[in-house]
Amino acid sequence: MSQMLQIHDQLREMILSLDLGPGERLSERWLESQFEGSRTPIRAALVRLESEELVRRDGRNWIVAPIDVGELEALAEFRIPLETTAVRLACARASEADIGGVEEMLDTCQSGAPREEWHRVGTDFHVEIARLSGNPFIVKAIAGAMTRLSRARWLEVWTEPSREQAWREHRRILGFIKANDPDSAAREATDHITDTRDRLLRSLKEDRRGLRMRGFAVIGLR
Amino acid sequence: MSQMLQIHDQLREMILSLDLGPGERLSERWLESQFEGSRTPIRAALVRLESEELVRRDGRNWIVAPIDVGELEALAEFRIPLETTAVRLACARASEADIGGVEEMLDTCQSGAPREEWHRVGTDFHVEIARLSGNPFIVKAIAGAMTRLSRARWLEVWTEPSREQAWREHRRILGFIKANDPDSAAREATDHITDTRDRLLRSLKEDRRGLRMRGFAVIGLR
DNA sequence: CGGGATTGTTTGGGATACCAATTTGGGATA
DNA sequence: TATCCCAAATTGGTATCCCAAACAATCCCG
Repeated sequence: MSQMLQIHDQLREMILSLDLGPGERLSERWLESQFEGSRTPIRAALVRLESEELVRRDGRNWIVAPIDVGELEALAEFRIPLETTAVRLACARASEADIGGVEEMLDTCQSGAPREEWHRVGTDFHVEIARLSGNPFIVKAIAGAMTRLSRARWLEVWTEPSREQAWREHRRILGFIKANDPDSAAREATDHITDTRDRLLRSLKEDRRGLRMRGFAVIGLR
Repeated sequence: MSQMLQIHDQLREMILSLDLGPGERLSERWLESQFEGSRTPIRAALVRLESEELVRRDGRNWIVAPIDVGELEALAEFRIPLETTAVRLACARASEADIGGVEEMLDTCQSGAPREEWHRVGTDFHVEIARLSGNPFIVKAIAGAMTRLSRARWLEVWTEPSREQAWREHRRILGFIKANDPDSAAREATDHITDTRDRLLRSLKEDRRGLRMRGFAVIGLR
């Protein structure tokens, strides 16, 4: 794989895992020393990450994109029509085997699993459901939305009741797809998205001080 | 503005206007001479265009993204839930002035207007409606979808009846938004999207030979 | 005359050099 | 001591350089 893609993936991981704080400045020279590559591939990776809106320009400088809490409502509003469409199409198109694959993924999350696992599966579930729709545009849009939610979701998986609630909701959605009941699946999906939004907003309000203390830029919290 | 953005915008325009044929190879050295800049900003522009899926890698080479007719169905399927949501939200949120602005835009397209004008307005209408929804994610998704449709749409605006049909449908959608009738607006939007899809597929089938003759890569036509 | 190895050319990936602009730190001065 | 100003360092933007891989044309041998 090209060096640029390696740097892109590593940097992406550092940003999404909050190793690099939201709002933190990224100097090309610092990245150069971090990744032991020259500025050429680093700049390519930054341009790429900019298009995913994980980094952003601040004047001439690069910064890690801040977490914009104001986006959470709009994001839910965006996800609802897409994910309801996705589950309906999944009912019509997904094979038993496809659904089984997603079930297995959910099963890997036992109570004792590490937070990272819950976080990953919670994101991937939605992308995999989108994939069952067979529509690549829906997949891409959902994947992008989940990426934008990803960093805020660390707060959700922090508490056990919260993540197990989400897990149960995922199960129910999948159950209705399996039972070929598109209306119920769509209703569950809608409820899940609004529930998640509310859980996240509550967590963020509670944890805002903690985030600020860690130097994270969190904007748009009303 | 930075040179990279200038190159990006120019190249984007050349691709969308079909000055550069779909599937055409882009060598960095050729672009270097075209834009009289060095490879550094050119490569940044290419990385950026790649994320918009207007250029693509073909092995180590860059090519203009082919027109994938197979995408047209998936694109319509993707747009319907988003645009119905957009018009519903527009009914709830758009001001008289906002709606008036879109009306004016439609009015600029008189019968004698050049094809470029019809093409531009036909794209912008959908983006502007999305903007009335107040949801930036919907705007971006619709804008992306319209970009992907853009090149195929040159065929639609080619014939007068076709573009006037689309224009009437746009009028009707906007009328229902103005009348604050979300259900009818959503129904019109759905019909318009499926109609457009069918018109495009028909035009492409008829014109396929012509496109091939111009050396355009058009793939996925069933 | 045909096929395959070989060599020369072109390409993109990466590194580095240079420049202009911005930031910064320190020292002189009021 | 506070403030202002200038020099030096740092930064991102661009140009250029080098290299390895891909491709093509050519030449040699059967």
